[in-house]
Amino acid sequence: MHKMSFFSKKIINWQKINGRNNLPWQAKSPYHVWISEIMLQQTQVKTVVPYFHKFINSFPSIKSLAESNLDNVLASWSGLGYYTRAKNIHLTSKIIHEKYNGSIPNNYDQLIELPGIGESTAGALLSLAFDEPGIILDGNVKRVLSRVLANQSPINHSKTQNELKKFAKEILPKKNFRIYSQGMMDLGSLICTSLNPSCESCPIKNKCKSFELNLQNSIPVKTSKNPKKERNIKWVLISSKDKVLLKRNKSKGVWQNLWLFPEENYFDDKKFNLLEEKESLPLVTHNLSHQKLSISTKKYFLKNKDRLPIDRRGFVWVNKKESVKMGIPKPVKLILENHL
DNA sequence: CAACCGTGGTG
DNA sequence: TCACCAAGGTT
Repeated sequence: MHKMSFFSKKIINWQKINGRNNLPWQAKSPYHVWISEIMLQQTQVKTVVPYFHKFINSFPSIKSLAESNLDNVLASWSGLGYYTRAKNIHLTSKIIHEKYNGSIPNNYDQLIELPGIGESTAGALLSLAFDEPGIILDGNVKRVLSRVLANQSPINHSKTQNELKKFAKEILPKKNFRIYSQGMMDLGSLICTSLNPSCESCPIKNKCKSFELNLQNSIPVKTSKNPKKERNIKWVLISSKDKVLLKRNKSKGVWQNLWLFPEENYFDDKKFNLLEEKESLPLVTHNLSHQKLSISTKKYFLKNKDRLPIDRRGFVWVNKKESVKMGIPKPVKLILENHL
């Protein structure tokens, strides 16, 4: 097919000169590519880079990761968000270590079975880590493809995604899969941007239907989102000399498995009577992707921490300097840093 | 399958 | 200021 070679040739040639070829996880092992791909889900390169270095420094190999524990993995992930990704990375490292003798499998069916690896990431690993045919359908690529086709149906509908996937298969090259996949993402990130794309610099503008019809600013089409739910949280910061009290979050919702402050309703009057020197901290508002949190925190100081009866399994008294290095979400870190 | 799951940047 | 966006997967 004529159009087949047109797209892949243009993308590959463009990537070699204009693409991103000095990212910290490129030209390294499949392990590095895997960690970067998970971190980059719904997250920008600029945000990921320092976390990537920190993570690889803490866990230089799949073996070291598999032999570590979830608390240490979450400590390295703290602040990056979507913490289930960290849990799945840990789970998958164990599977790779035990079932695949420490090597990431290089076929789609085995990759897609691993926790945290879906269609797009499996395709990314095949192409970026192994230079084999694999299709990435991330936000960048979906935007490029929907614009090339001038596809005006909502991008989040499965019907649309299947149309894009079909087209992606048609234009996949016969070699240079790594450069091609990187090129598709680079094109989406650098040229075919969400807002005000640089169409004049685009290597495939001559075959882009959106460019021809001047539709690039209205494609891809997105359906409106639900309004954020508002939620109030009441935390209690209790410190004693050099230590602070944290509680493991075992609830189902956000920040699962992370360390938080205990909630106010955990304490009955009997326990509250043991607390001393109360102070109300300034209100913290924190926006998640789907919730708006209003966090009010009361601070207490205990002369003798052993006077407070707490469940030893769910709580921990930690050294204040160590507390900020644990697996904690952003607002907890903020409060610890400002008010401890 | 639509909702859920974080955070930082942007216009 | 705030809604939206960014290398998605799971349920």
